[in-house]
Amino acid sequence: MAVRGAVPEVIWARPQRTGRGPRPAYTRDDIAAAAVRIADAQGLDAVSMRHVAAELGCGTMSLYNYVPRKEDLYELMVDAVGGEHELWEPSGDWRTDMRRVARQTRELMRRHPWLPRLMSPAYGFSPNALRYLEHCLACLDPLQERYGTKLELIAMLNGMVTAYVRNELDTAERVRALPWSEDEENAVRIAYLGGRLATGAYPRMAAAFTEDAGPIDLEAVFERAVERVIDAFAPRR
Amino acid sequence: MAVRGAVPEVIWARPQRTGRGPRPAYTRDDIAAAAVRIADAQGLDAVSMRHVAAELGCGTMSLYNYVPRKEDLYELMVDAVGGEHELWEPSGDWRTDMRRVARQTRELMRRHPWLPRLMSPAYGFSPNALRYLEHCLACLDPLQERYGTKLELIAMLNGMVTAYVRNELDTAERVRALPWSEDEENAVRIAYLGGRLATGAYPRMAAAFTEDAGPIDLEAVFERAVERVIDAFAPRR
DNA sequence: TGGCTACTACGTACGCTGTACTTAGTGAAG
DNA sequence: CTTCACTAAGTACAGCGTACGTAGTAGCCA
Repeated sequence: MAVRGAVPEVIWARPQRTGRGPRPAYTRDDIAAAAVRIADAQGLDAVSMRHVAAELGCGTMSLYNYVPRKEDLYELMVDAVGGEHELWEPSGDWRTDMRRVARQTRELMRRHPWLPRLMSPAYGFSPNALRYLEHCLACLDPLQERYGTKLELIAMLNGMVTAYVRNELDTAERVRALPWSEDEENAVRIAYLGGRLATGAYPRMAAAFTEDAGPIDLEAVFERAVERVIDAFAPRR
Repeated sequence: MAVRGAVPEVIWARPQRTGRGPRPAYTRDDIAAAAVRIADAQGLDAVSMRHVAAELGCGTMSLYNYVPRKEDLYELMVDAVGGEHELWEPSGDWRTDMRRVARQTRELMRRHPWLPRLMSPAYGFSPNALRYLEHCLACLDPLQERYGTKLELIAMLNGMVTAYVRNELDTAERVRALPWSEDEENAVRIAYLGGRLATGAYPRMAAAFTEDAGPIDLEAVFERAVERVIDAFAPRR
């Protein structure tokens, strides 16, 4: 009988193999990869202990030998895709490097649309998160500021990118469980909005929507936002 | 037998009362208020259809007469607390007004710690969200920019505040279900981090953490971030 | 006024979830 | 060779969202 003590625990501090007993059938990476596969293909809500176990080909409860709580499975997932960050030799121009960081993070989140929802400061110290943070700090070496300010810059850029991508993807992810498409959902919401604006109660909103008749260039909006964050820490003269 | 068609629907377009049949026992506001009470007191995960119904004092399935899906209950909640936004006569100085908007949004989220998790662009057109957006645009009347730019400013400020408060509250909210406290959780994570940094593999991270020995002033960090966003749209010379 | 019918209320039931607990079997250490 | 920490996995339970069916109510029209 294994009494699981009610003691907080960092999954990364837990040894993968203790030496005694049969060799574990899977590694932590196997499990994380299986969960990521499911989340990518079927959405985050499809990531249940039963599904992940089935994907691995083992019994549901066997997973708990590797991962004490489902929460920890999420942490494994976030760290696993964090490993996809490609790190480079800092160019010497921190602005260029920060732009690259932002774009890469955005691409990562578009590859794994469930990632923004799972991002948590509690996962900030996982192995790959540390690797990534250290790399960002290395890119910021040319910036003459305190480390505290550099961390604020990283946090703000990350927060902005996360918020942006979340807004980009949220409806698509939410709508997965629903019996209609994202386009249908949006059409109904836009139609409703049109009705509200037509009442004249929101003159500036109405003006804003007639101003931008054409489709907005999301790419340009993103690039502008990145540039603004960077400028906020070293304004052009 | 009521066949519920699989047609997307905006809850706000659905009439509260159709005239026929018995008068509904509750209003949409009653339901939203009950859900908000539960979320405030016991966390978002305690907001189940059964709990909300019990809080109202009706049968579980009766809720579905008011709210076609649980998703829509969330939308009601977000709109309800959005009504707590206190709107004022624009001061004429948009920077001052934007600071006030940011602080107020932060306070709102601290009153309702589940709000950041529920924020979705899909809820952006609810009655109180429209009211709030129009007010922000009114505050930005003195700013000589296109509406598109103003909306980008609002989105960036909102996104930043949301990300900031989420980081502030996330662990506290996550830890609710767990059998230990936020402080215990943090202590374990910090201890683990210390061990990792001591390996020397992350020299800049280590330097950053020795630099800021004292406790960081979260208030000041928040104010700085707000100022940076504002400056990003109208840099001081 | 009486009936029709749209509506409200709500109990039952199903398939799903996370996970506590239990038992059986394995293999390295003493 | 025994011991025992470990892995693997089944069973069971409480809780979830919600499809469906039924009973009763009240406004409308004949």
